[in-house]
Amino acid sequence: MEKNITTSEGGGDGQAASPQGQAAKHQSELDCSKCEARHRCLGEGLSEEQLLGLRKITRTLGPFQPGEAIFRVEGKFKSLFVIQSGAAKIETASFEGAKLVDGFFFRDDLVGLESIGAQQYGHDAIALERTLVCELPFNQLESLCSFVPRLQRKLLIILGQKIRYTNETIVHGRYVSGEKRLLFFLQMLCEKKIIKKNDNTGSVDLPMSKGDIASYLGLRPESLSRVLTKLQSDGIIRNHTKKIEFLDIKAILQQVCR
Amino acid sequence: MEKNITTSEGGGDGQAASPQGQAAKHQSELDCSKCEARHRCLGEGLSEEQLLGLRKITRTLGPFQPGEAIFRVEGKFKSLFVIQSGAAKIETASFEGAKLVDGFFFRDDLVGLESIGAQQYGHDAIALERTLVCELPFNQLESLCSFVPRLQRKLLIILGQKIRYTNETIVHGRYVSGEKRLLFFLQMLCEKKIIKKNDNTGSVDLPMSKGDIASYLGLRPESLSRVLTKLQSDGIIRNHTKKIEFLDIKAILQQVCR
DNA sequence: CGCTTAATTGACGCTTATCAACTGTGGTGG
DNA sequence: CCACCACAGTTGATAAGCGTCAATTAAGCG
Repeated sequence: MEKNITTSEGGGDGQAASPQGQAAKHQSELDCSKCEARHRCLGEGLSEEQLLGLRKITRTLGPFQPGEAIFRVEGKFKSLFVIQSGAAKIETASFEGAKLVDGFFFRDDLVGLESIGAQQYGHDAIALERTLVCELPFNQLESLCSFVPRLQRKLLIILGQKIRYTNETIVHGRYVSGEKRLLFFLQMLCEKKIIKKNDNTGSVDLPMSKGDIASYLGLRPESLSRVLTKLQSDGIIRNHTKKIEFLDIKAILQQVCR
Repeated sequence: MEKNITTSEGGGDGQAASPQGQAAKHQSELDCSKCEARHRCLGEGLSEEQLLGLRKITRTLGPFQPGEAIFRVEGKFKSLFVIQSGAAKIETASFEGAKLVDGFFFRDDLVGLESIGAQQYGHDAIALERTLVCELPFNQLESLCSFVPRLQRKLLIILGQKIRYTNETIVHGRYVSGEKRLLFFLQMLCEKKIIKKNDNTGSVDLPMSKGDIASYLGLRPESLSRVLTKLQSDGIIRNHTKKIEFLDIKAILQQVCR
């Protein structure tokens, strides 16, 4: 009604594109029809025809290299981004100027929801590894939502889930020890990232630094390090630079739930 | 498309209504056309005709007395509620069984956003004073959003704002002292509640208990009490049971911003 | 007017931050 | 290929902030 939702040429963005001009380089590699995320991302439950409408407004961007920005805090808010492959974080400067990590995003996750209704993005979105994203221009997505009730519902559900997740982890996390916050985080990582598990053991490759994890959990790097050391001496995990081994997954799940 | 948005008889809720059966008692008192919140709540920017559509799906509930539940954590998620007058809080039981206050709501605020996409409400919503609310059945609201793009946009914006507000207060609040968290909270109260201010002084009547404030700020009641005592001895506030006087509003604003 | 609960105050201890030193790691250039 | 550097990560010592426990005072309610 307010907007047409025809083309995907997008008209002059110039901020979300990779600095090296690599935007859409892998277009064919990951269009919606082949994307294995199409049943989990916004397109879940849509008919083929409706998926086509969604595909028309999207385009693939990337690959973004580790440390490269998908968008920056100064940029005008225009689009949401689905992580097709790879991982990203969002971070802001605190009052004192230190960088605070406000979220991690993995395959199928939507980045940019935090800025809906704002003029500008409120965070830097930084790729943590080689990352491909699917850009969803927000105005066009809104228009499409008006025509496709399932899509509107899905977007609202995702927003509600995000609010709940923050509440359960960060808000309620204020009342639990750093150790349990970490265990909760590791549990989440296990669900998100494919973890090679043999029997009761496994491991996760960490795309982010320990410092990022500490910031996200509301801890100092030193404190997180101490927690990791303790869990290792307890025989629950084995701590590496870019990887954490789980020696007793059941123990982790038990610790978290009480 | 999926639902009709005609009547407002709502078909058997039986959970949100006041126990005393006082639902809609003040219907005439606060229908949308007279409601002074109609330009600030979801109806902002809507034409008279569109407002009529919104009014058709809503009804006023209450008054809820202090301590009375607008909805409870077991209840099936069906509706959002706009606070027409009064105030409310949402709270959950933590792991240990203690009640945690996750939010306060004042005039024009939407309660229930936290449960969008869930089967059941995730909180108890409790009135803090004599409170009237406007019920928005969510399915009907969704349908209406499909027909009224401005309404869809408004709902999305409100969700985005809620995410940002939580991030700025709770998430970033983990890195600041209890004293500053309180000052930030008082500043917010000043903006929400009408504060009688003479020159550089003023006061807020607190609809919630000190214990509720402490919980919301992530503090123990004892710790909050100490902060209040300190601020009083610093000459910034005067602390009463149900009221806080501001002796130096500028000092509060200054303290918060660094 | 007595009861129940909220709020305050004090003493003490624990979790985590802070400061500092050291170690490991990855990247760069000779 | 190795030496060097920059920085992430770890470890230790210390302290600040807040939680916990206990006792007291104040406030709301029948």
